[in-house]
Amino acid sequence: MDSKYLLTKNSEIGFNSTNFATKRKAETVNLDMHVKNKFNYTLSTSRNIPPASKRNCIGQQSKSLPVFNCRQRILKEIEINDTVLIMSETGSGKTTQIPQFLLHAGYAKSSMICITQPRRVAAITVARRVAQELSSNIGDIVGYTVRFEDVTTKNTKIRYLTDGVLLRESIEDRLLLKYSVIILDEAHERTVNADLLFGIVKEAQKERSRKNIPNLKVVITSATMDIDHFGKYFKCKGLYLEGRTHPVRVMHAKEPHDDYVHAILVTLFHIHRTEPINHDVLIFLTGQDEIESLAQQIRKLAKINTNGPTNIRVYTLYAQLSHSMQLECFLPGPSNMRKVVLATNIAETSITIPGIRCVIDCGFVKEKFFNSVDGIDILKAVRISRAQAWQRTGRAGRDAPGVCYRAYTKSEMDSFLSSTQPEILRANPTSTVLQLLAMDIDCNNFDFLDAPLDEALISAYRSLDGLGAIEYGPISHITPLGRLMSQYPLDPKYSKLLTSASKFGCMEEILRLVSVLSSDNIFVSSNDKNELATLAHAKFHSKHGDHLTLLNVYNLFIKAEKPKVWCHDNFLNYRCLIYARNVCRQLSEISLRLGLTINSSENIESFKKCLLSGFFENVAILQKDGSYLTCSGHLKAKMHPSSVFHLKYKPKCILFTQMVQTDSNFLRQVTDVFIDWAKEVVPCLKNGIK
DNA sequence: GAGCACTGC
Repeated sequence: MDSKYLLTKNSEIGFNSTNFATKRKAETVNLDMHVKNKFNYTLSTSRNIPPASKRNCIGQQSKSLPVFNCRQRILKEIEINDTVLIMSETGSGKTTQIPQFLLHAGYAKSSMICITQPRRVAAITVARRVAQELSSNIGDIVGYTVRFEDVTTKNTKIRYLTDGVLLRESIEDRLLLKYSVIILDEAHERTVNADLLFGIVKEAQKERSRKNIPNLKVVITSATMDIDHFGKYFKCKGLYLEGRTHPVRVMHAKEPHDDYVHAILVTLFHIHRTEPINHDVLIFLTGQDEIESLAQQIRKLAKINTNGPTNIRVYTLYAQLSHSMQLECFLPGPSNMRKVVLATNIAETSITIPGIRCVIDCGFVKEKFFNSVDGIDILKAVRISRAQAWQRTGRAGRDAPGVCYRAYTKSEMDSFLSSTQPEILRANPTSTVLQLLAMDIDCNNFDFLDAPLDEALISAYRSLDGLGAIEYGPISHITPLGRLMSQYPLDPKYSKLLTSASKFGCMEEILRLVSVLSSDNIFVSSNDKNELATLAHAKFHSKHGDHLTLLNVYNLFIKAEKPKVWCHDNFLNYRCLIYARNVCRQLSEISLRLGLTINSSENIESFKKCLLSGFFENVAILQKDGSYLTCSGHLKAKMHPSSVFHLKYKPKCILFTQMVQTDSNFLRQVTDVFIDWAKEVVPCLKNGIK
């Protein structure tokens, strides 16, 4: 490690390496075939992983946290330097304690200390905890602000917020004058919002010192990855904080194999035979389908493998799952049963399940990439990074020493990227470009930690120019329309719909539609009741397409007397619809503030024309073979199976709001339109569409 | 002929 980093304790952690071969007595012929040599594991490494905090008295606990020993050092560094980098493992207590150190050291006398978090739940729960530690009510000295919820008062000195909220604030106040200290927590997660904030706080520091405004202290906290990168960017020193750790034994597959699902199944039953029954297992997989199908296989095999009642209880965990189903894996099960949780990477950071002593990691994750050539998003399963592999491993050592089985070899892992590619390098940058221009910053001059790719930026500038949000040139300018659009927390295409809806007389309808489109899939599909669900959903279908279908659902939802029951009966996701309702309120408020008229109309033609005003690039024509060809990119695509048009009448010309690429291109959320309307709504298109 | 990882404003 570079000597410029001050280490409180040597960060080198001992690695053991011993050969390990699984010895199992196969209980079924099925499994035996594969046990012979293919899925043997070698013990690769062992390292300390932090435990969950012990549930003792809060005061005592704070003092036993590793961060407490470094209090003086941290305060000294912040006093001397404007920017301080703190690397730390989980469990150090930095998120709860550092703001309190700063408060007691007098940093919040005239302005606030703020701490950003990548996730809402984290911001809320940490704020509550710190309020409790300071024996104050939440919203008093300690408060939080997340979307739809502001729990702060004029007394608030420590404010927890999501990075998205701080970014929105910075558009209005680039110098961030409310704050004396800004702590950007979990910087290693590299969300787009955090990446933008890095540049914005740097700029605010410079401007404040130039204007003789009291300086802004910035604290960046991160896991140990990429610390050199951060150090160079912020031109500052790093401080190392130790975490509190339990050792986790790590086992690698001895040989690579193609079918990791099967390897995982074999490994699980090996664990089941050899590990104490109270050691619960967490399995990382890539998606809902994979999880549900493996869950069924495990249940089946568990029955075959035991004579009496089965002693494995399988739980599934992914974001689309209803809240009550998600909570099930938290409930303590019977003592003679092993809990097996099959999860996506939601269990990597967002959700911590107690009692997990074994982790099985498939080594893959689904990630979204923006293809700037075709202007589409691609979702594909890719290898995880080494940092991610360790994060998954750590989930076995939260409570006690654990074990992690990796369904990939040591040398396979050596070829993984060291850390996950920052989102800003993968995501569609259109919204980022507009946000920065709203702050009069051109992307080409912004001090990015990692700048988005040129071709992605060019595609974004072109797209914004097409929407009328900017005037694209050697120096691009934001237009008055672009300024209006930047006020909405939406993808610019959706903002465009809202800024043009009043003219088409259907603002209310567009507000509702955009709100539903902003939330996740509202239609619930379950394996066992799929036919019932399809039947229930058919009631909402509009012959015009998916957009009016979604609007039908939303309109009936807000009229329902018992919305929760209504959603359940109609196989709709209550959580998503409530979220949509909140978004709708927020968007309506913004629209009124911008002076837009909220009118309403049942004229379907103007509704569709309005859709075209934002999505004129997303038009596709039916081909002889039943597929579609997009007008702008000439890409071949199929109707997505979730569309009301799937397997039914196929309109000649359609507008789609999303194209996803998996095995082939799929058009999601489709509406029947006339090609001539596009030219009428967007005059400059004359030559763009045949 | 058959599909949607996870966040966030």
